[in-house]
Amino acid sequence: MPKTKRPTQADVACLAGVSRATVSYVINGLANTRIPISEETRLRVLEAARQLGYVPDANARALRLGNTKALGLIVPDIRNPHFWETVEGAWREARASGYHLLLSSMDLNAEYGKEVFEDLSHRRVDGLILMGSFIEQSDEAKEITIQLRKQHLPIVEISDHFRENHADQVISDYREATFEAMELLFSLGHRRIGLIYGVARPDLALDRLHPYREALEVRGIEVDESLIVRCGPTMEDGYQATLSLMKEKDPPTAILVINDVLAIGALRALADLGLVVPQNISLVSYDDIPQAKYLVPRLTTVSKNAVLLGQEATRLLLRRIQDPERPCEKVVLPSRLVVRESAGPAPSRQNSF
Amino acid sequence: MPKTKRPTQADVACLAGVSRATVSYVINGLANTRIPISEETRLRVLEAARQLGYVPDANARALRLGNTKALGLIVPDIRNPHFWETVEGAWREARASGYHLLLSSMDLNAEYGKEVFEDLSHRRVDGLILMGSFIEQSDEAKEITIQLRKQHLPIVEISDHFRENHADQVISDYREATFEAMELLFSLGHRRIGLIYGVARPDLALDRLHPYREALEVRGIEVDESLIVRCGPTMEDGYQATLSLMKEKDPPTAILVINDVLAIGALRALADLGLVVPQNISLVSYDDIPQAKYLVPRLTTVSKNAVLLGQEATRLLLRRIQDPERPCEKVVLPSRLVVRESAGPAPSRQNSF
DNA sequence: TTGTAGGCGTTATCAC
DNA sequence: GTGATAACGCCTACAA
Repeated sequence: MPKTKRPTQADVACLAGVSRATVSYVINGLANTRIPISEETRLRVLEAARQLGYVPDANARALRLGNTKALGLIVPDIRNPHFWETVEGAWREARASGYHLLLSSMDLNAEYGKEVFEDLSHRRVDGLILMGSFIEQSDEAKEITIQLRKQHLPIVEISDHFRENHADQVISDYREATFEAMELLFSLGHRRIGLIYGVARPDLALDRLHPYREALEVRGIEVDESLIVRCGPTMEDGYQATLSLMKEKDPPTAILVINDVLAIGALRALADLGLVVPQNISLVSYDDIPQAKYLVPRLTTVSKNAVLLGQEATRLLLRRIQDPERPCEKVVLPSRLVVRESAGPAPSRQNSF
Repeated sequence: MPKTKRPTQADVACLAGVSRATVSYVINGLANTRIPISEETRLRVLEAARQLGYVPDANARALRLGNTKALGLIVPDIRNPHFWETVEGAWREARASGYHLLLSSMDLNAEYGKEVFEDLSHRRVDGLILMGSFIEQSDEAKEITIQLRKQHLPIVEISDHFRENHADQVISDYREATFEAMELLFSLGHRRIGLIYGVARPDLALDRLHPYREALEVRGIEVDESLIVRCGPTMEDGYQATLSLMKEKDPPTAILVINDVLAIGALRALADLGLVVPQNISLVSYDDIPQAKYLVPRLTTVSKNAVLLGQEATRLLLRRIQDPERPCEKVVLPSRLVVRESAGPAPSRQNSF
């Protein structure tokens, strides 16, 4: 309750000595198109608006128009640089179409995730982009999804697997590239390959876990469960996981790390252990975050085109908003292995199978 | 224009066989407090709402109530991890008071900065937190600030220097800590100290540039302008700047890097040059981003309490919203040097002054 | 070329 | 206990 209330269209109309409608026309720039307004009046209105510091109320406009020209984007973890790129892609695409982007992160405060999500769905946005982990089969996620369907809020999912539902999806998984990564390690002589599987909830990143197992099996290498370390999604988790992995009786000669953030922790742990990468041990991770190529050593990592992911999702969402009845669409984007420095020849064959 | 329009309070009222007002009471939980509603009616309304998938329209509510229960936060560069911590602090504090946070970044698309900012000011939010670079004396920033004053939109600035204006401010600068950092380097025997000054616009980070010069002068060391490299704010900029700095005829034995993101680039450049940190060259940077202590070597860096910064700003903002007439407040938060591994003794005195 | 009036979905005030 | 009714600020036929 500011002392002086903010000016409304009516105030401007009053000051300019015209009707409220005229102000609306002028503000919305309908001046010389459908509605003819004399230049003199137009200027007078503009001047009055300027003088009063009038600025249209987006809420009232949204209420009247039935749309907010804003898109919501829910990111699993804003602290993972990987996601910014998707945000950036979405941002660009949204802006190009005159939409704003409302950014929310689940992980910032996991317990609030649902709440944030519901708020966004209260028509604060015209559509929603959901990334990854939120939409997994969690306890409440399903319920919310059903709610949303009822509300006819356009939704696009960015996911790592096809889901048999009626939402548009942009799908990009690490499956094929994981086989590539494993092939690379095999070809470098590695046989004992660890996996640091650091995820926020179980059953995430299955596009990395499964191919890891399969690749080993195809090579006739038995999966050693002690080589798979499950942990949380932070750098510290990656650090601790690596420490514990290397303390094993028969440690791996290479580690697959579920993402680059964890790999940063892993690199630090290896250094603390006096191990040199890739001479003593190899590392392959995922996401190709911007700093991956500045680390020492530069990370060999699997890359999605994260920016494009955001762009595609936004395009899909915009199309759906425009035509809610169009058939649901699934867009698949590739990933690829980026070979840099962190993976090298296995140090010796003593440990190999 | 979805095929089926989303249900409104009126629909619920109709289905439940009550009036619209009653629905509002039930939804807002005023049931057994001020307004008595029979339990039977309450349940019937709730059931009808559930059945229809009714969800209140935030815009209409905002229009009626005159507030959105949302706070805007404009961050200079969402890709700098330093800022997430402030975001997190703000988030926590906002949520605790039942507010949402709308996050925007300037740098994502610098040219849209003003636009984003204006959208937020259209009463999509009840208040705004502005961080650093946006509010600097740029061409348009002043104009916008004046606009805002007129609109009575509560604003809090997070800045590195006191500004003689009527906005609440949370101020935290690196000035004192820079003297500390320079003292550390001096005590380690460094005399030729470079500065990588990578900022998005000129006249930013003066709280680091000025004390750098002053500390040198106090020690009777002439400032060598060739040791100050100005560059942009990205990792690549830090990389290139370091390369060019070390190619000087008489390169420094220590480098002060304007922030940790640039320091990551610097570390990489030094490695490419075959230099070992801190044996051959020392590095001190700023911000203490989460990965600073996982890098190899761990970064000696100057730290603000970034989370607290966000919390304080939000508290200030919330207080201002509650009481727009209260006197404007300036909160000062300290910074401090965090000594880790990247700074060590000067390699030799040959280069010293 | 400009003005009038109705309604978007909500909440609050007041009768019943 | 519950139901009309009047705003909130805006947009847009339609009338003048």
